[in-house]
Amino acid sequence: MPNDHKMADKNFKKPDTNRVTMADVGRLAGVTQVTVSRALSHPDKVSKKTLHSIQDAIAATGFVPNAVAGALASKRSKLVSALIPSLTNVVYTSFMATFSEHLRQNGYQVLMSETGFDPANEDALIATHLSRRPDAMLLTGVRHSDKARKQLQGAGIPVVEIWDITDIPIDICVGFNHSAAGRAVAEYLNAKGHSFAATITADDERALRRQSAFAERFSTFSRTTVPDANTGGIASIGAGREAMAHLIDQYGFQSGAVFCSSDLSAHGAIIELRTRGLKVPQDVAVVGFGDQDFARDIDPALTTVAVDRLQLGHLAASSLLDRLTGQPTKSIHDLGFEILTRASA
Amino acid sequence: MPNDHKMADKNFKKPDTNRVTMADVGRLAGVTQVTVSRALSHPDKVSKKTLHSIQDAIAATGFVPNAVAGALASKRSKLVSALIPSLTNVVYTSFMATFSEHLRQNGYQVLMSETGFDPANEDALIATHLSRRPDAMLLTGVRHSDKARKQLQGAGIPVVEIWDITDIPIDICVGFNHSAAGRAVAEYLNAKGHSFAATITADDERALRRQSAFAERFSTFSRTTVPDANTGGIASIGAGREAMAHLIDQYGFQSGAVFCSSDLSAHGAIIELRTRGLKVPQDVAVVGFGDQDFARDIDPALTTVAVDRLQLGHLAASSLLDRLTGQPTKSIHDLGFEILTRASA
DNA sequence: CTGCGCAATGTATGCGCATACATTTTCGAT
DNA sequence: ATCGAAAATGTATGCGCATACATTGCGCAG
Repeated sequence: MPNDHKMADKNFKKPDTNRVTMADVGRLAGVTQVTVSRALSHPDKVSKKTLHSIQDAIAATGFVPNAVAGALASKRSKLVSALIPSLTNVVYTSFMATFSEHLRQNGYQVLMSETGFDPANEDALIATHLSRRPDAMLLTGVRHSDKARKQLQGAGIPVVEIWDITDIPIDICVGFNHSAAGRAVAEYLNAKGHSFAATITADDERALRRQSAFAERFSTFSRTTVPDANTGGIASIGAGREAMAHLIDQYGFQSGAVFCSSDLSAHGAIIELRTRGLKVPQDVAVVGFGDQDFARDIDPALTTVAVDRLQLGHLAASSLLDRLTGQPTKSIHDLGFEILTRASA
Repeated sequence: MPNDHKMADKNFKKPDTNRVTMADVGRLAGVTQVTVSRALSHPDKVSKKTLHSIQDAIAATGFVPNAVAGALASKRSKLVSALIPSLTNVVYTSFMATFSEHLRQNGYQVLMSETGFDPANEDALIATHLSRRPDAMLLTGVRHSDKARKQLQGAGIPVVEIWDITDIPIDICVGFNHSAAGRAVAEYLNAKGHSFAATITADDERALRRQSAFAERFSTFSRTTVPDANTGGIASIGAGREAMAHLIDQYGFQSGAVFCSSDLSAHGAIIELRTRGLKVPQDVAVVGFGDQDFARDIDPALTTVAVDRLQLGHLAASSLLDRLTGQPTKSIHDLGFEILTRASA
């Protein structure tokens, strides 16, 4: 085993790359390419004896099947492509972990890209992804351009949209009603006796929908308007602190309740409040969104809106798999949500 | 058992899927397939006029190139596969965001999977990924099984290993010396006058290396041993709290310094300490690792070890691209690290 | 022992594109 | 107007595999 990891500055993968093919394996095992193919995909269709010699030949040659050729021939790529807004947001990645795992157990790989919450970017990515001929596709949200819908329709593959629901999904959607969630939080805080409320919201279409539903409903209880501090791009602890500071400094917000579009910004809001000597929840109550893992671990523990993300991942994966195996599937899955009462509100 | 190929009515992608091909586009534009191919990959080799009619035909048909066929024919997949330990850990995903973006701008897509810190899983994933014939591969860490190394060697593609360095990379490595980081923190805390220290460490090979280097060095300053609380699997705020509680309850740790393997567990440790009425850093100083975005935003702001993750992402991507274009590239990149002094230690 | 059925394997073919090479067209210089 | 080179396009081929179909071998009922 010499360490010749030198690899000179020659170009890769053009002329040579002595790749082993099924034909090579077959030659060594004394059978033809097609028998090797069968040995791999339908082992029961091959005699014990040849199966063995093929396996030996595979081990001896280090053969790795060429899925590209397989996909071209079979028209099934065993790829599922997924577009999520952000790779760095745990809300999406934890979903992806479940989703990928479920699909992987069924022989699929997931090709994932982040759209950065940008619809134009999404359109471009859809085209790129479709060129790989995925067997199915996952999109985040239910707002997509006409172009996107057309492309997807033309591809003729199952599509699942997550994190939101609509009456007219492209194919399948799995999520919940964001407006309803916003209203539910408004009712919750009203029931707790709050008469002043503010919101901290990120620039995310779904978050904005929750916020506006919240504000609308809350203002029917209290005659005051509901100020909003937009955190701009993506929610984070830092953005939450800044937004909370803004609410305090600009609106004199010192008591009442704050509904944040993310547990992260809620956490930041709490830190800012405590740093300024305000008590949570006595002075200001804070409600987050997402029930991220840390929500129960911070001080005070965070009251938040929970969605069953495990279920979301499973449903998204299994409804795609149902489609792929030709089984009937519901096309709209409403997961609902739940307000988890903890110490912060 | 026999003939079951009668897929249900709504089955996808078997017989039909009237996909448009380059030949179809060509027919409509009055040229042959090869001219369409050229129009897409070498537009300058095609006359203005035909280029135009081809573009029209593409628009009219909604043609989406089949990258699978392209890859098979050209032996270049324009895919880079990446294996990271965890999809939900921002440390890795923020790297991936940079890395992917850089590659995407050069026409590559990234196929990403998580290994879950499990070497056996990594081996299996390498094989699966290689079957897609990626043009390059990214691995996390520098410890890989012989089988993995052999497979990669056989694939004949550029490989970059990140987050760590070694004298004998498979091909390229970009990272820093974890033992040196551990020692540096020990020296930092010693210089601050601490004579007691503990560690909170996750089950991650690199974290363990930092921890043991820290403990070894610190014990040369103070004759006491350095207790460690292992958080088990993956670092989180909750795990950090538990670990800190363990240190306090089991070791009576009430003063000194704690070196955590992640900013997350450090954050958890701080919460636990404050909940118990202990002051940070007066009673217990806390040092994190990773300089995650929230490190500066929590209270007290977290002293931590920073690595230039942006640089890491860029270097990993660009050294692969250099290899792919046949340019000479350094094979070992030591990024170093920096201790960011903030309020917590 | 014949013949039928099924198991085991082989033959032929093409998926959609890139690429080497061949052919035609264009056009400037003469 | 003529020739030749470059530009523009076409022809031929195969990447490595899956799949329909053809063929062989073999056991067993009759």
